[in-house]
Amino acid sequence: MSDEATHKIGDLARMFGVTTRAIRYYEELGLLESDDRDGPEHRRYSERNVIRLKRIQQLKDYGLTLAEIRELFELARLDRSGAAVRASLAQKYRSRLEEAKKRREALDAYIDDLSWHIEQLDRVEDFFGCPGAACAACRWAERCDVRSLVTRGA
Amino acid sequence: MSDEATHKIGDLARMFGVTTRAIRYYEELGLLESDDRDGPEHRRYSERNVIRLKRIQQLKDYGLTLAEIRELFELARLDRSGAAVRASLAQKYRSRLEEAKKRREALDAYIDDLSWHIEQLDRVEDFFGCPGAACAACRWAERCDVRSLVTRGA
DNA sequence: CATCGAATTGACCTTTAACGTAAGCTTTTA
DNA sequence: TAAAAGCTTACGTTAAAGGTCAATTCGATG
Repeated sequence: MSDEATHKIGDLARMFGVTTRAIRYYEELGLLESDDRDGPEHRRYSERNVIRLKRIQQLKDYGLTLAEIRELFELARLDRSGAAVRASLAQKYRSRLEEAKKRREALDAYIDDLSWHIEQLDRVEDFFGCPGAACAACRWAERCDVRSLVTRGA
Repeated sequence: MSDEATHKIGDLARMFGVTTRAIRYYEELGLLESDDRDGPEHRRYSERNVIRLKRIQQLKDYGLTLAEIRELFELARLDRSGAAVRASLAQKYRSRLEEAKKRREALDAYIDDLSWHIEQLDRVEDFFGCPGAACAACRWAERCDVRSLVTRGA
């Protein structure tokens, strides 16, 4: 399978709808390589690197930051190295996993809250006056644990 | 229940372990009120506002940005207003909900990937050589849909 | 009532992310 | 042999959540 460095930076840019600046930036971050150049020659990209750029885009859509993507690539690069390296990587990634899970919990709670708020907003008849237990304002206060935030009926 | 404006800004700062600058910043953003002042008098806070600051901290821990918190408060403030307002708010919040759900999906995918990576890292015996179908590197490539990212066996 | 710590406003500073943009020069290619 | 495309260098941008002066004023206490 031939994999010559045939594409120019502008080609990649057009392929993926990004700017050349972005591509150079990825290189700057160590995310994407162009083939070896001596001086300030024009960059050339092999199919392999085209695919890599595609992968970057994928991961970006996916919600990862460029830093995270770089770490994943690094992980891949060290994939077959010694056990010590892998252990420390695993450790590092476990803590990242914890963080991510925490973020997900917070996000879930947020989604839950938003849903509740929307539900209340949709339920028109609940909103005027303060019919006791069914009063949205009161339930709101209860939910938010901030009784003084909401003015009670009248 | 008495709710006089008795606390000074430094008191709140100490109570919650934040700086006075932060508290003023919250006021600047419309998150927190101090009681009406004429000129540049010292700010005074009633119990109500202490609770409000507590709520802000809660929501921050919770993962929300100050802007999001402000919006939630605004929502609470408009709670009992007319149907038109509520409808438009509901609309707005529905789109926020969509966004949040998307973010959650991305986060889930990320968590899934990370878990997988960690699992592979832990499975020491998979990592040397390329024993065909069980080769972590190859499966990695498959999973990542980037065959050229990982060097095949030998 | 004098004083000194606490508070006030205003203005600019900081950090990170992911590039944008400009300038001036060099490679490639038609 | 030019135009088109690319190169490097380097400063600009936007948003979040305050930090950090600086110069001044409040206000509680001896």
